Amino acid sequence: MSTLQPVRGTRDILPDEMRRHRVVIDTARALAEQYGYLEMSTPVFEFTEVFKRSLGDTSDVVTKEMYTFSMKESEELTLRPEATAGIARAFISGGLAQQLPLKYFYSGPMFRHERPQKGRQRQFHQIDVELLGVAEPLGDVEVIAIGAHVLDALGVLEKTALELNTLGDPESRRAYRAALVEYFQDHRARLSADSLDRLDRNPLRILDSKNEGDRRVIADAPLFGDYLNQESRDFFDTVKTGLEVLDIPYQLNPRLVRGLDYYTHTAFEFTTRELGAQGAVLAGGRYDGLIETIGGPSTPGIGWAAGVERLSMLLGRAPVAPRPVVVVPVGGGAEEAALTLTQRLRQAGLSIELGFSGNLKKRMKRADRLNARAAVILGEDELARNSATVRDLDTGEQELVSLDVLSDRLARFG
RNA sequence: GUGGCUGUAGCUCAGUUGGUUAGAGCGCCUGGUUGUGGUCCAGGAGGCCGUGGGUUCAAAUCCCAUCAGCCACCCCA
Repeated sequence: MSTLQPVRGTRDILPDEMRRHRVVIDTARALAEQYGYLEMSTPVFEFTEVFKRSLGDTSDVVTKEMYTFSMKESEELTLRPEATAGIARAFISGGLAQQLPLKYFYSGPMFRHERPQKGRQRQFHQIDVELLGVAEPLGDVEVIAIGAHVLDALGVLEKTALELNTLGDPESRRAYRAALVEYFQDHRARLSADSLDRLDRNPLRILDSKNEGDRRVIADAPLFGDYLNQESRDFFDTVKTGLEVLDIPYQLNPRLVRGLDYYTHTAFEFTTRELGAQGAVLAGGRYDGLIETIGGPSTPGIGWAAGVERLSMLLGRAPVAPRPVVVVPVGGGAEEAALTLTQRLRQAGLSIELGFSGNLKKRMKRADRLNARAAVILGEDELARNSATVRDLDTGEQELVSLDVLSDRLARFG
């Protein structure tokens, strides 16, 4: 191991892995566009305030996981830990409220200073879908449907389960939160240290604790369902019905919660058991209060984010590199002819490799290692006849082909 | 951030109670072919045993620290 290591929690993505990433991103982008979600991009860093206000001052991400730096005393900046905040900010900065609804697709690197594990790096990549300006539950259904469609297209849907919950509207939520806090206050003595901490910062999260003692207390805690008003119930019913109509199976998980106040109604997560503790693969929900919270006009929104690394780990077989055709000159006299031929074939749209050195045997060997589909051998004999020998590297068959029809002949190899 | 496991060639791993020149498979290079790859055969290169310190006559092996990966918690995609 060299001492010249990449920074902890970061890694280089070499071509084999990059192809996996690309399959994930390209598949998601293409499907999102099919649903009308257009790709956009925001800066990798923002004023720290953007994340503080959108993620909440007390969230773990903000309190201990952000890469924050300052260039001048007036500029405190942060590498984005997630995408939604930047998109919401762009929505406000650009005065985009006039054009609702807006549908966006996004992909790019995110940064969180967490303790690294498999499927959890400090620089990681997400794909992201956001729907702004739609308050109706059909929006939730569409957004979840895209998620399911992407997972299906990637062949990983059957490795996941969709968990679904509702957080109700602000009124329901406030009532439930108050009841929960009151209940847990009465049972402080039986709660774990972690949960006591959550009680102040993010009481709903206690519901998701894995601690055994906590679980016993939680068993008798008030249920969200009892605090949902009629409107919230109707909203959730419509979402569920929509999913059923689309044959998207889900399981209700009352412990699936989001801590911050601007989250409303639908919360969902596609989870897997194949990635250990990093089970969440694609997750999102409705955030009707977010844009107002960070200073924009009250605008409903819903979206999800998915981890590219996690999805690429679930991908069954790795996509193979494209198979080129290799041009092989024989002897120094053929070098120039090979060079011009290579360029001509490339301009005709073919994937061509031209080795930079070596004799015939070496070049053939290299062609094999490139998983080349065919070799175009160009020597004195061939040149004398204005032709090239085309060798099919899968079958070993070869034939003499006139240079005039060479690109057509090679096109057969796809 | 807390607790734990691990760290030997490019990769996957052996390495006996601390004891001479640290091994294997795969991969890589060369040759067996002067114009033909994959298979086969022969040969070869490549390791400050993660890093730094300590114990010892002697450390890949024991101890400490540090860095990194992994597992669980936390949190989350």
